[in-house]
Amino acid sequence: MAVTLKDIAQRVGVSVTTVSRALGGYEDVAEATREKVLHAAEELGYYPSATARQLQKRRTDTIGFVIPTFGPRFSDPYFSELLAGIGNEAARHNFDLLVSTRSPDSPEEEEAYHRLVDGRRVDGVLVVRTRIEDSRLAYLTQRNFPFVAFGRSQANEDFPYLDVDGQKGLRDVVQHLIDLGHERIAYVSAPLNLTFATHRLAGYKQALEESGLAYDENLVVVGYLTEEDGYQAAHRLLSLPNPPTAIAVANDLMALGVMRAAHERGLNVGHDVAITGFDDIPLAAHAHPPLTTVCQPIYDIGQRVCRMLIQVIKGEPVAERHILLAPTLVIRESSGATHQ
Amino acid sequence: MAVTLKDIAQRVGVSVTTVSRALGGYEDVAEATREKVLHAAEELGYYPSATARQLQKRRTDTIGFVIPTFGPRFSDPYFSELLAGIGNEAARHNFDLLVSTRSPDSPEEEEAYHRLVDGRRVDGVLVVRTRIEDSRLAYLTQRNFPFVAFGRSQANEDFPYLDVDGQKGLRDVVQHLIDLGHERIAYVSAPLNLTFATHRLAGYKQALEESGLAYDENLVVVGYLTEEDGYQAAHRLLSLPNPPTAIAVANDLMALGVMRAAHERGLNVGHDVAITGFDDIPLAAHAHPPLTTVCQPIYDIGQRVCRMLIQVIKGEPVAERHILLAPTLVIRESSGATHQ
DNA sequence: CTGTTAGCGCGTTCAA
DNA sequence: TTGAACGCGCTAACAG
Repeated sequence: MAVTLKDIAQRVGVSVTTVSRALGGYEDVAEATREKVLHAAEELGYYPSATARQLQKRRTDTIGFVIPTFGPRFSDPYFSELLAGIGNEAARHNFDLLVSTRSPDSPEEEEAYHRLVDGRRVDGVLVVRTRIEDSRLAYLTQRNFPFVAFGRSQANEDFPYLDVDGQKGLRDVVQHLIDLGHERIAYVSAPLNLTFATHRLAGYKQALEESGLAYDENLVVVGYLTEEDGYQAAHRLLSLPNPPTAIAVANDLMALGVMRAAHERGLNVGHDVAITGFDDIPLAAHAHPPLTTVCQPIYDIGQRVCRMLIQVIKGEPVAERHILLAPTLVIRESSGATHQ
Repeated sequence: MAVTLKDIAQRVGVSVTTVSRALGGYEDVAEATREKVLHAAEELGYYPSATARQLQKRRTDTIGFVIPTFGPRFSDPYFSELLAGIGNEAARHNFDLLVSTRSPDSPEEEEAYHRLVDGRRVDGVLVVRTRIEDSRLAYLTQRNFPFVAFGRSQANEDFPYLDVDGQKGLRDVVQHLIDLGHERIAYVSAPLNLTFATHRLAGYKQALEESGLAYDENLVVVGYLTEEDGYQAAHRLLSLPNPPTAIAVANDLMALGVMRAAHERGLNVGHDVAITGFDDIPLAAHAHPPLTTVCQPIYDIGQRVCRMLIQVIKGEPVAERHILLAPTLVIRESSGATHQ
């Protein structure tokens, strides 16, 4: 059995309350008793019960994080890094992290939120990969439960969020391709129910328009963010009668798949075809050839979002409720810049 | 404020106890009252407090998982997939998952375990990437706290674990290289304080010995499992006066780095130099060229380890306390098999 | 300075 | 069939 305040109280011969106070560092305790209590606690190996504290304080000091994944298996390096950022920041503030992985928009996902929120297992939740119609956001708002989102929603509702300006990111990278002389630029998009996907697509269109290039819907393909989907999208695009000379991709993982398809067709990436990604996951720099991409500092984002949430939970004023980060273009070889 | 049993009791005009029983599905409740209670609960949107239950039941229905990472940032696809396996299995059994990321063998890691175990935040923990001298194992054993390890320890102590036979895995893959005609086979090892690293190194040596090849310590380099470390290790090996014609690597992530270094030196992987990995992460099949590796089904392992832990927690008999899975060789192009 | 009382929300006696 | 009393472990308010 675990040792409790009661055990110490009996051992020392004082009340439980006194023990609690002595251990809690309150001033109104005789130095002598305090010493005895501390000593006994040490000796018995006392460690307070988190559960009991949670019940009494009506807080859990825990953050909930439901990772949206397509299919049960996933191994998007993106989420590992986000998780690390969130987790480390939470730890810095003495918060724990309760994690689940669920398919987006599934009954299981909904249940997971109920479990966390209604069950009062956590003090706040982090929502990532926001959707155009996002039941999670609606639910949390209606429940008036503390949360912070990484990503915006359709209507610019008033919940705290941090997002990366995907439109600018894609505009920049497509402009880069245009600068390199490309005129047939394809785009592998993410599913358009994801808000970030619509922003990035808008950036793609914007760049074309700014340069007076026509938008050709045959050059836009949607994939579910996996390497495999990128691979298949690329094969479709490269089989067109008039194939693109450049392919911008909505995320790095799919871009790796696009590169693989290009290789398979005997194309020299960066030469015969330009390819770009989005995210700048660690592997991007290590791809073959290194991937030109748009950098969003995922680890830092995890930290910042977590910090914002803790502020919300504690009722502290949040410096900025709506943060829009400007991503940066990272030019490597896959776009062929070095060959120009 | 959240609605509690008390609220329902007042609404219906019965005692809290009766409400508790009605909701708990006990038989000794008048059908009429049950209906009224259920109705009120529905109407008020009652959801039991997890914390209160935990305190009363003296269980948390939560599993702890401290991910060991080198440096705060990490994005090993390996852990994403392991996490997914663990998390989904936990959810199936109505368990939550409390996750932290800590540097192995650091004070922070130790503190994380204290927090989980001594603070009784979880009912059991999962230990992964076991070490030769593993303070976590010692601590948990001494505390007599439920845990299951993915990996063995030095002395075959009697805690429940699941492991993959890394010695066999490396023996097989090196044998494969030997079969292809290689005689100078280098090895990029993991840090040797990790038990799996010693097993794999043993497999490497075993294969050499079985074929009468000499073990050359200059051909063995240690890396910390990252892509970057693989990259550097490869450059060192390929700069040797008499460089290896094949490089076996302790994990896929480093193998990707090794491949990158080889490319950088203008070597045709699978032709000029053979390279193999270990893990079979999803990216392995999608590397360029596809990576010959040793497959350990990480997602399934996560599931199984989690299932074992839940059995231990529930005091159910664990079918097999010590599981050793045989990994399988996956031959792709990076080893050059297709060119032979 | 210290103990008593009270309560966080729930489940489990034991009587009635 | 129902309720009162009690305890899980801890902290807070109030006396003394």
